[in-house]
Amino acid sequence: MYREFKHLHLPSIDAEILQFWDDEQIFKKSVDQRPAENAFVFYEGPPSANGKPGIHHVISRTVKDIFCRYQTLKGHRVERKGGWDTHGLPIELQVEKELGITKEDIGKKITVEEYNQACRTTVMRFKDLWDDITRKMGYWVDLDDPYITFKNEYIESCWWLLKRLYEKRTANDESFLYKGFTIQPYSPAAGTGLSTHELNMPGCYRDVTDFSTVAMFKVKREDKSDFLFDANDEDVRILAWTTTPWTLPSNVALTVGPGITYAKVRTFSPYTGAPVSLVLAKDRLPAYFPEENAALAFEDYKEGDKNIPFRVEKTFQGTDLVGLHFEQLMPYVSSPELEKDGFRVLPGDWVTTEDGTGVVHTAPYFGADDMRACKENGVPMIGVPDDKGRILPLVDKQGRFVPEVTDFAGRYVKAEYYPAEVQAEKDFKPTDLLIALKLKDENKAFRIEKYKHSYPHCWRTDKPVLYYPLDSWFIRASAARERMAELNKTINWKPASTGSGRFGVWLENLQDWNLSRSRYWGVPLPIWRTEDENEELCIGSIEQLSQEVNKAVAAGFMSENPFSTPPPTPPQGGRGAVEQAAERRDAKSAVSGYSGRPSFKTDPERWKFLKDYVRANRKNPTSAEKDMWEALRDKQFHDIKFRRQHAIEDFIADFVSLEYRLVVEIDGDIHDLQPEYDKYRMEFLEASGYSVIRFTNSEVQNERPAVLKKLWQAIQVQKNTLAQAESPSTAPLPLGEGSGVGLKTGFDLHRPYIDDIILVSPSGKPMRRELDLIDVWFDSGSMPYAQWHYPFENQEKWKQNYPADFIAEGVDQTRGWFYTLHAIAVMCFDSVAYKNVVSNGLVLDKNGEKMSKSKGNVVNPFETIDEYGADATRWYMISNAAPWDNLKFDENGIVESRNKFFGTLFNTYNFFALYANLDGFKMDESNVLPYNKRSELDRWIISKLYSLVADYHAAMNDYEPTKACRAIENFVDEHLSNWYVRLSRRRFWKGEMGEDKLAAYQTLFECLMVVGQLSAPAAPFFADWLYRNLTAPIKATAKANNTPLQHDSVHLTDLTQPDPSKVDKALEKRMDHAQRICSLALSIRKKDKLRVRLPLQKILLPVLDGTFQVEVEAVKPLILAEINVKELEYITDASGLLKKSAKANFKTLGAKLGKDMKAAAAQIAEFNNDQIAALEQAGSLALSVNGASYTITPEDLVVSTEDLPGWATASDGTITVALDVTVTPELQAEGLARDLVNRIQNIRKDKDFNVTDRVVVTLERHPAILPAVEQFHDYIKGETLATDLVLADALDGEKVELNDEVALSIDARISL
RNA sequence: AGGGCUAUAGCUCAGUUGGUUAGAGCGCUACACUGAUAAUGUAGAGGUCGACAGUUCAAAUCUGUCUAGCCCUACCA
Repeated sequence: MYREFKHLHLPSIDAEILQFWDDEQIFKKSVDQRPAENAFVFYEGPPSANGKPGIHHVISRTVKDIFCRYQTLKGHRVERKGGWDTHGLPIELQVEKELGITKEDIGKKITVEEYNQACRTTVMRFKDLWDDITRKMGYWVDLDDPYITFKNEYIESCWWLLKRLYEKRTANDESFLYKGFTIQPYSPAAGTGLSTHELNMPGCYRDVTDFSTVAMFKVKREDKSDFLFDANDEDVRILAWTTTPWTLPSNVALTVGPGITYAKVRTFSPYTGAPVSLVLAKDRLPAYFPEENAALAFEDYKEGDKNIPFRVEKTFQGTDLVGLHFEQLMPYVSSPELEKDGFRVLPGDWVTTEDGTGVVHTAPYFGADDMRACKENGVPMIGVPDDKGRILPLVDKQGRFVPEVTDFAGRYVKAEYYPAEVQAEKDFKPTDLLIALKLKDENKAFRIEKYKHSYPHCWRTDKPVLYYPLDSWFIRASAARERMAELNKTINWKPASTGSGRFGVWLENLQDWNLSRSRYWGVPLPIWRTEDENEELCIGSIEQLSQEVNKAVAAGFMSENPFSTPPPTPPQGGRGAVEQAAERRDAKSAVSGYSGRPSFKTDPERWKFLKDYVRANRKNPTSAEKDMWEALRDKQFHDIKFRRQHAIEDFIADFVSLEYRLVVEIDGDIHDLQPEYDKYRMEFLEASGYSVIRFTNSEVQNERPAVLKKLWQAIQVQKNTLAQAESPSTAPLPLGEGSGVGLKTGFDLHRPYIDDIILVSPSGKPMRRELDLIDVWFDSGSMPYAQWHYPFENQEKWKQNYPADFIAEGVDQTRGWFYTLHAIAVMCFDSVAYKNVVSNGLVLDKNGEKMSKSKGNVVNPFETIDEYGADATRWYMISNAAPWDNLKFDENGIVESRNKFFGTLFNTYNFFALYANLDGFKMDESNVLPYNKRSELDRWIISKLYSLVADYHAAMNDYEPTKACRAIENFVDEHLSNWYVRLSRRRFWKGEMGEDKLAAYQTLFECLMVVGQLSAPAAPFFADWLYRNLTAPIKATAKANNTPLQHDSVHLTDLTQPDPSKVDKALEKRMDHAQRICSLALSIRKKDKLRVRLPLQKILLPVLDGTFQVEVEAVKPLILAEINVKELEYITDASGLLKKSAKANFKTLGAKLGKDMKAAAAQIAEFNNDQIAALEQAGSLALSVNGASYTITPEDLVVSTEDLPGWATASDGTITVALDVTVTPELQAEGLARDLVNRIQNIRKDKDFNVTDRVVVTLERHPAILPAVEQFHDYIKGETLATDLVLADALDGEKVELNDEVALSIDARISL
């Protein structure tokens, strides 16, 4: 039997199928059954588990899942190794927030290792939520063995890659990994550089008002500049604007736009009244020189006048200015090199004339563009040399001028860096203003005014940032720019514009990758250097590091080599817990290389830290912990008081009953993370009289009663143990040792431990690690290698899985993961990292607004999936808009998907199951009726089905899931349900099982089966449910015979391949005619209020060409049945009834006629039957338009017929339908008979008779129905399964209205 | 500021290399059907295709400028 269902409830299907997948390991089987040689490689972009999963994660993971499942169905082995991104600033920030500390407190209030531990814990905070959403949404990814970026193995692979870059040389013999400095946002108050991420935090960009200054730079007279001088004593100056006057002492150049037109203006200096000639961009003149002042007489000008006369003397190009020298504006510091190559005019493409003067004041240490311009043009840096000969900027790291800037020495460059009370002083003046005033006094300022602009601030100190030169390690990505762009062109981007635009344009302007981060929680840069920086070493593996440490031990810089110390051994029995612990502590200290720390007491600081930590933890329970707490809180569990997140000396228990000394642990973290530590901790607790009971997340969430039962048993055991003990254990717990939050045994490659490693240089000097961490994006870009711990392990595996065939992430990853994958692959392996990439758009709310917690418009994915089911949610997301378009998420859309697609498919299946069960039909794979023995309708839907299969494959191969889903949707709704099933209904319920009926079942079965397969990638639950229902009755047979339907799950089957032999386009065209003709006929009936049950005599079809008639003839029975008409008659030209009209075919004629098109179209519209016939017969016709003569052919016309006079007609395009609407008494009677059948059927249904029940029908003897009953007696009986049909004068039946005039009583009862 | 995406019916979206009257679904209104029935069908109303200019016989489609929304990048002085 096929299962039948009352209603569609997708969440129940989800649950049923999830259970089945789990029980039968379907995901694993779907991967394992495919050959490894036939791999389709997918890379999972790792999510960070320190944030909760949102609805936007559901869409990106749906996209990934769809293509992985599709390729699996096509026979590929698609392994999907999951992963976790664990490093990075957001995690540091969250830890700091939870602990209530700032970066300054690291190393003071808490140790760096405590901080490190807290990061480890925090990073997996929501892992169980992620696991849960992964499962519930049906995303198949292997989470049993994920890659985790904080693991030593992962870090080691990153190091290996870094070393490869370190050793790789450019054509100029430069290393791909180098130390340099760039201009970066820097917060003097916090003493640290800031990332763009930090600058983009809300509230960081703020409008501030600064003193802007237009300074006058005096041009030196020399050959090149001679053209500027019209008089010998002329004072020619170039104007340059700045919003940061404090950078003016550091000015070394001016930059002009080569293509910009500049002007020399003769005027007077506004502050001193001295005559002067000024150079600035011509476009900027109006900003400084009001038009009306051009007319003022120079002789009349007096110093102090507001309106200053001016004359534009000459104009010239920026290129004319390039190379000119000027006098240093504020000559505090200079050098011979500067005198030679500095203080001159440079060209710069980026110069605009939108504001300022069209000349950019250039101070290389305080502007990235400035630095670039100076480097490109060989302008030396300005500053004070330190003892190593490096040139330091004129502003120190605290943000103050150095002593050499005598007038302003020691002054903070920004007013905000002074304490508030200093700023509040009456005569306080910002340094910017002081500088401006000095320039004014010296006749070097042209204009000083306040200027409001948006400027970034440090999120921690709230003070403005400086752009400041900082040391950093870089990857020389610019050297691989061309190769990256070239290889990028081989990648299939969806959408293409992201690859060529957003990504491609960016690659073309690629800068070196700044790898350095001054942080704690990340992959340490594996470079050690001597203090004099003359010797350095890049480490590429732990083994290499260990060898280097051995040398360092020999040289006496290290006491021992932590990498060669065996891991601590478990304690032997027989000694006290405290002793054991102490011993382990020693071992561990030695291992981790931080010996000598006095941490044998729980000091107050540490205790406070733990308390704060658990307090924070309580606010962020995992959902399993939350569930557990719901069961235990408030003494509701057998009146036992439980505490959660309770610190027991140095350890934190998830839940504890102090009364019964029972600790309850829930494994919320990655299980294998710290097995040694867990063991150690358990022993500790047990030694002090505690018992520990552990549960997993899924136990707590899915098997609560069993969990509580076990817990109760444990309590009983503890009760007895405690009662038997002479006295409850009061032994003091061993005191803490600084690892309560958890530490993996073995050496941890993170800071601070790694920083304790000191190596020895070839010349015997100590080398210390460069303190930087690397950009976390390097972590994620390394995943193709690091996930397999390549090249230290899995070399073969890696080879098979590189590069990826397919990846998908949000479009925001373009310059993130997409880039780092690409960059590392190109630079290290001269390869792409992925061949196809889908970058999906954002998920917005239904009003198109970005979802954010503050707006309260975030959608909870768990609730959505619980309510509508995963499939409806997935289907909606994919079918509604292309993945790369932004999705306006609206729950109504999910409802629509559910009703329209799943509802229709469900109904179709249910229909099939209902009748198949009645007829005892079971699909028999060995006995399938050949298509040529099936009806036109059957062959048509099969043809449509295989057209769908072809379209589907094309779309999926092209990474167009939306097109694929819409094609399926259209097939199911439009063709399968609304045409095939509707027209075939009668075949299923009428008569005995014969060939036609069998054909109907087999056809419908095949359609459902294939549709299930095609939908499986996008709707994995429903598709499997459908497949399993369809195949359950024959599963055993199929397995025995080894036939295609033997598989337990649709996800294990082989996808139906396109098969052109099953597609019959001519048949599809015929059926299209039928559908359109029916639609037209029904619309006539509707217009003339002729019910479909009322048969009509005749339908007329004008025939415009011979093939049309042949085509329609083939589907004639379907048409007649559908519209309830008795005959179909064709009208040809010969009938004389046809009135044709013609329209121009614009497409063909337009090319020929060009601008005469319009006139010709008018002429053609006037054609009559004869003209059209003449053209059709002759095959061509001369047409004269506007004096020109053209030859037109029949293809140039679109011929249609006009209404037939005296007939009810309707037309659609070239098809016209006329209906004979004469209702004869016979037709009337037949119509009534059908009405009667209908009413009787309704009664059967009302009375809940079985579909197969035989009945006796009694009709009231109403005069109106007599002819119908008389003539259609047998018909009525047959249709209603009546054994008897009798008339009675009076009866106790159902009162039924037959039509407006006729009402009568009808009785139907089951015949005995 | 630069780069990119988007803009078509009340809503969500199609619209192939420019070509006749710009389509679909939902929603709304009316009607029909009734052995799929909390299903289905038919019809109607609803559009200056974001704005302006250009190319063309012909533009939702190609080009340019602009506007709005969003994303990424960014101290332009």
